[in-house]
Amino acid sequence: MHNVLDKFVNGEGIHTNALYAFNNMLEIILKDEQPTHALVAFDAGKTTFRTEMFREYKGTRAKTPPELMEQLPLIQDMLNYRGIKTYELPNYEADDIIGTMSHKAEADGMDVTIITGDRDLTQLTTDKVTVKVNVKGVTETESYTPEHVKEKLGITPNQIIDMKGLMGDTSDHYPGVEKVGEKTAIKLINEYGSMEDIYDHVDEMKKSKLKEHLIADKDQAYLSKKLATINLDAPVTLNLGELEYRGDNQEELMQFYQKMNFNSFLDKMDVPHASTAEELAEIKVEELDNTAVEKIVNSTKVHTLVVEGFGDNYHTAPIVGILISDGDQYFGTTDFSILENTDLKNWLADKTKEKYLFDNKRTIALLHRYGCEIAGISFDMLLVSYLLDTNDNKQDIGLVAKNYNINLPSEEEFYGKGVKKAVPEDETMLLKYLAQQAQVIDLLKDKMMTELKDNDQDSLYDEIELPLSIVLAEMEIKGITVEVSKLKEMENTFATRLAEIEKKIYQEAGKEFNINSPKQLGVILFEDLKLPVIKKTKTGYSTSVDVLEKLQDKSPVVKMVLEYRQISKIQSTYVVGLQKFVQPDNKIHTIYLQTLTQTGRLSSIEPNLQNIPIRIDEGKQIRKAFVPQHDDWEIFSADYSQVELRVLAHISGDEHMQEAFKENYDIHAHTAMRIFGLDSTDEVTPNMRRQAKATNFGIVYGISDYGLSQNIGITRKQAAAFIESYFEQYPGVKQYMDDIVKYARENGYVETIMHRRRYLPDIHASNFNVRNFAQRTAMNTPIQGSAADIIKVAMINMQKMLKKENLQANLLLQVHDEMIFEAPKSEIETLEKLVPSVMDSAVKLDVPLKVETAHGKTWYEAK
DNA sequence: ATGTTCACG
DNA sequence: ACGTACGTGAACATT
Repeated sequence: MHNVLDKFVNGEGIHTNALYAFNNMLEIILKDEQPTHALVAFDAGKTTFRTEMFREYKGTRAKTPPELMEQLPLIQDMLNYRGIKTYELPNYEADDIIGTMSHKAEADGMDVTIITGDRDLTQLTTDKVTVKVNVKGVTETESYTPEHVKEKLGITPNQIIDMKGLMGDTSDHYPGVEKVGEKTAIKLINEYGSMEDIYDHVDEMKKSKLKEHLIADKDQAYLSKKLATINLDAPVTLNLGELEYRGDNQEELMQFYQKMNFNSFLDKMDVPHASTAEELAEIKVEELDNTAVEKIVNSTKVHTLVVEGFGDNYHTAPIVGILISDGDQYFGTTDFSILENTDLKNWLADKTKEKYLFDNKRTIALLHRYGCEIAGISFDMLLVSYLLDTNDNKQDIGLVAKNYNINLPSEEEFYGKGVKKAVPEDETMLLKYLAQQAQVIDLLKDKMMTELKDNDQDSLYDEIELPLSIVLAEMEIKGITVEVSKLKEMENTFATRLAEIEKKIYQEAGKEFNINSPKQLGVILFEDLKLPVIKKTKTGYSTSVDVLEKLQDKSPVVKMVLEYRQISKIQSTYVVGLQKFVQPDNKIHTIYLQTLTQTGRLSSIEPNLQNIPIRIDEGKQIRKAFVPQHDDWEIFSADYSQVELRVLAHISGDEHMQEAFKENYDIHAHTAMRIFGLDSTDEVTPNMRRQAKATNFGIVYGISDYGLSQNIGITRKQAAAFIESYFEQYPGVKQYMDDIVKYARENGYVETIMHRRRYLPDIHASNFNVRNFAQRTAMNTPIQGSAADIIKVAMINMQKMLKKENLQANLLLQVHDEMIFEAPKSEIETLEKLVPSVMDSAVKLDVPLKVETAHGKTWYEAK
């Protein structure tokens, strides 16, 4: 299901890129316009009444490429399934059909919007007819109303044909009057009116070259005007009623999308149609009581387990139901006293009793709160669906099921949303839903596991993600201790400081306003104080740091605002924000999202413990509130030094970069030496090193000269020179960048060292920006993703090692390239050796991995 | 609900 | 010529 989208060739080898792009555009149009009637007109062929009039008409047009030709009938089919009328008329162009029908519609009192890539159609603009011309991409259009035409050209829409007649058209290949272009044509029209008016008065003009050309080319001009004129009365046999738009023909459209492998469009379709989506068989749910437990624990069959929590944070949310199925029978209950049954407890914790489920980590955490452990999980449908396609990162079994064309309600569909969200009163309804979940897990297990194997991702799943889900559950459950009193103390200090700055800002600005509102701040800075506008956002002036930093010498307010912003961020997000998450056990239990990021990294929510301040000291103080759970313990942290560059050195095979790491050089100084053409790192100045470091980062992100220039404040030319020099010095890196983009184009995805996959359909986009973005992603994802693979392996090995060595130390946090532990002081010495050895042996690369450690009484001191 | 800003790797 | 760094989450203002 996931493996064909790659090349924009469907299973039968038909190109589908134009079809895909067309449908994308159509989606946007339908959404924006909400039409009651719709029509898409096509050219019928090359010969029309215009070619009869003028043989050369459109004579120089390049031939339509064959891939596009083969897609035209598909586009017509698709439009048909989407409930949109298509039409072509021999001897006429699509323009004439559009003109004729829009004329008819207008006469009928309708408002008409014409969407086209061709500016010629703007002549059709009237008070009721708007012509939208695509300017770039698919989303941006220029809307032509009579006012806009006037503003842009200085003439009325129906004078456009006079203009075109006079100036001719090079792309349609018809001549006008010699030496007359847009400017002259408009001037003449404004002076005389129509072409006929011009020629009525041509004799009165004073002698000039222009007059001579007008007279000489009169016939041509009239012919060109005729060619340019869109026929409003073509023999179109359509009536308006036939154009009525009633929406998609769901069933046919779905089959069509399936045939074309348009999975993303399939995903977007409302609800799979009943007759094509697989309906789940009716299930009888029996009570999960002691008798049922006896049956389960004595069975040798694999069981599917559904433990349903209600609410998004499973560390606090209540369990609402439990269901266990062997595929034939479904046992469910909402009475949790069953979890006190020792046989059930033992069975759950027995790793020899194989189980399937959806979301292992959540299940472990939920059951933990009821004193149960679980083991023996072989299939976690959530993890597998994410590995198969990182875009399927919905944490919801109903949504995953829909990808596989199974009609299982999503959480939102079942429980409702917003204020209406509630557990159904009817217990059997709930249990039936849980049984359906079990059924779906059972139904899809083989299929999904086969896909995983086909993608060569089985060991990524068996050896990394599945064991990691257990490690993460343990980390979340353990939680990190926070001294709320410390946060309270900071809260007071910062509050005073904020009040002071606030007062000073109001004084300086001469009035009170909300400093946190970019809108109000913009007015103060750029209107009241008249500071120069450096950057604009969609909604107004940008007031972001880089803008304010450029303005800070111009007014004392700017500096104060910068300070205010910094402190208020720390105050609201961290000092105040974190306190809300401290549980009665004095700990914060974050939730790691294991199936969200496109690269394979983790993310952390409620709260996010992966972005606790460190770069500026006021913020870094927050870390003083993070402490070990016991007095004579310490926080111990270990981080990989430059993993991403080491990964790049490994996957690119670049000799110079590999050498730098093998010899344990200062990599940024080494890069500086190379790109600045120095003989030794001794000649590298701190500024050179800084620039080289930024260049190294840029390389990892999929470099662009502009991005680099912005980052280190140099010109784009200089940045381009850096990059060129970089690629000369590290040719292997250059080769990797070229190869990986090519790989993405050919396969539709890129991979990490452990075969984690990211699909990049945009690599084929016609839009420059979209395509470039996909290319940078292709370069970055294997690097960032492989680094994520590595630390995941290290975490699993680390947890094993702690148990094996009988250490009390706990792994608490992961922040992308570092692990944070708490441990008795007595174990620190052991950890200083053990942790780096486990981390640097997590995978074998062509370059060594380097690990740095630190420890102290708080997280602040462990750095 | 969306946009802006800013915290981290 | 195009208009940019890669990956996240949360607070706040505004719609």
